[in-house]
Amino acid sequence: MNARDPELSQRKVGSRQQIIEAAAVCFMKYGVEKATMDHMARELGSTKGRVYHHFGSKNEIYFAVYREAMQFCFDAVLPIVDQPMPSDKKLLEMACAHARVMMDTLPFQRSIRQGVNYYLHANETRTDREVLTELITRRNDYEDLFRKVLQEGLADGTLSVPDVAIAGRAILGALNSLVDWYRIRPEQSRSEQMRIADTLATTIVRGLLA
Amino acid sequence: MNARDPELSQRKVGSRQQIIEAAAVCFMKYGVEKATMDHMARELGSTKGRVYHHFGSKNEIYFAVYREAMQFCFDAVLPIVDQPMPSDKKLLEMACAHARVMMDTLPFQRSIRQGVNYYLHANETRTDREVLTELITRRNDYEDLFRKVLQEGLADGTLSVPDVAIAGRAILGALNSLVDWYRIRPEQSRSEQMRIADTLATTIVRGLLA
DNA sequence: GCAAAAACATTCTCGTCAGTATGTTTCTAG
DNA sequence: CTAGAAACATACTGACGAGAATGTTTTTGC
Repeated sequence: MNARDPELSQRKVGSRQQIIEAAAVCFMKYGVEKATMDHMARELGSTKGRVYHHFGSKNEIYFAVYREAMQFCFDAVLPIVDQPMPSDKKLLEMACAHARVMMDTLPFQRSIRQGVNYYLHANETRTDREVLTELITRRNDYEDLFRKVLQEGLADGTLSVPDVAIAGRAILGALNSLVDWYRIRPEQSRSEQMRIADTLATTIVRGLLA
Repeated sequence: MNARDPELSQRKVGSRQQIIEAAAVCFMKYGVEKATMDHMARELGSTKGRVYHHFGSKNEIYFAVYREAMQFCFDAVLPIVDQPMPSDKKLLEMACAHARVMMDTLPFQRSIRQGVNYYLHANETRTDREVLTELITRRNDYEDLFRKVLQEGLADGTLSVPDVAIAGRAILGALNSLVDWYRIRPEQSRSEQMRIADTLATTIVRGLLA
């Protein structure tokens, strides 16, 4: 029966997924470079053989983590983009959503934040370079979502910035900084966590002036 | 004659300084981890022996780069802090100054931005940990300058934020992001460069609303 | 102009880690 | 029940880089 086929691939996909998550945790714990294949195996309660069965190289794992990190972002923000809403309101919603994703998927986001610089220089194989530029393109597409809303805001008069590109960098820079300074605290309730995300987003959009 | 004494130390200090600058460039070019001692030597047109004559380890060099990066920031921003000025105006000035430093000392700032994560985990020797925490403290003191002005602004009514700590993170996150996306373009005039810094600072302080 | 010390160059060692090769177990199809 | 393939484990290798050891030149105090 080929009804078991999906179960097989389910097992396979599940194992892959486990590896990706363990890798993200290790990238966060030890830093992208210092994280070794054995670290990941240990995190899995397993061995390197398992990892190399599913992935050809450390780079390949990193790319998978990157891809998923971006997916988290798109999944959270895209639904908001499509809603009819004044641009200022929409931007704020998007910023909140983005901030929340940063917190919820911290290991992934931390990984890609560290790794980009690393992988930009001296990446050996051609395919690695290609995959990387594809991922960077994807990230750029994501950032364009914010720039587009800024542009809309200029048009409908709800937003006002001297330079859309720079404003986009500013808002994403501030939101992404969460990844650097936010620490998960077990005693912190989820609502408290969300309050931090929302406060950050609001502060950026609103500005600091009285 | 001890009139030559300063010249002697001048030579020594000069050589050290050269090494630090070369290291910063290498950290930026190759990434903090991938940058090797031989890279630095090559950048200097010299050899590893020279580097190890002045520094005990790669860590020690990184710490020197870090220290200097912070010094650049303090030198630019401290003079503004002492000036009598409404807080909103002062904050804007500080933000501009900070942004400009980011651009002017890019290799240094890029180095410390990458390295912090790296050096946080698994730093072997006791002294390394101590130096690192000292540097982090110093960075915190620097960030406090911004938080203090925010606090002042709340008091004198020129600024308005829901949470000073978060607002501080936001503003510095946005400004520091410059290090990630700003690329030095030879054809770009200095005034054009400064315009970018000032636009970024203004956008953050002003906010995005119309 | 001469010790001796500082500044730099060259060579080697030793640990670490990505990747491989090869073994062992666990599924699954017929 | 069994062949064979997929999923993992274990042991090994090869490369690379930090730091030490050792050699050579330059500087400086007397």
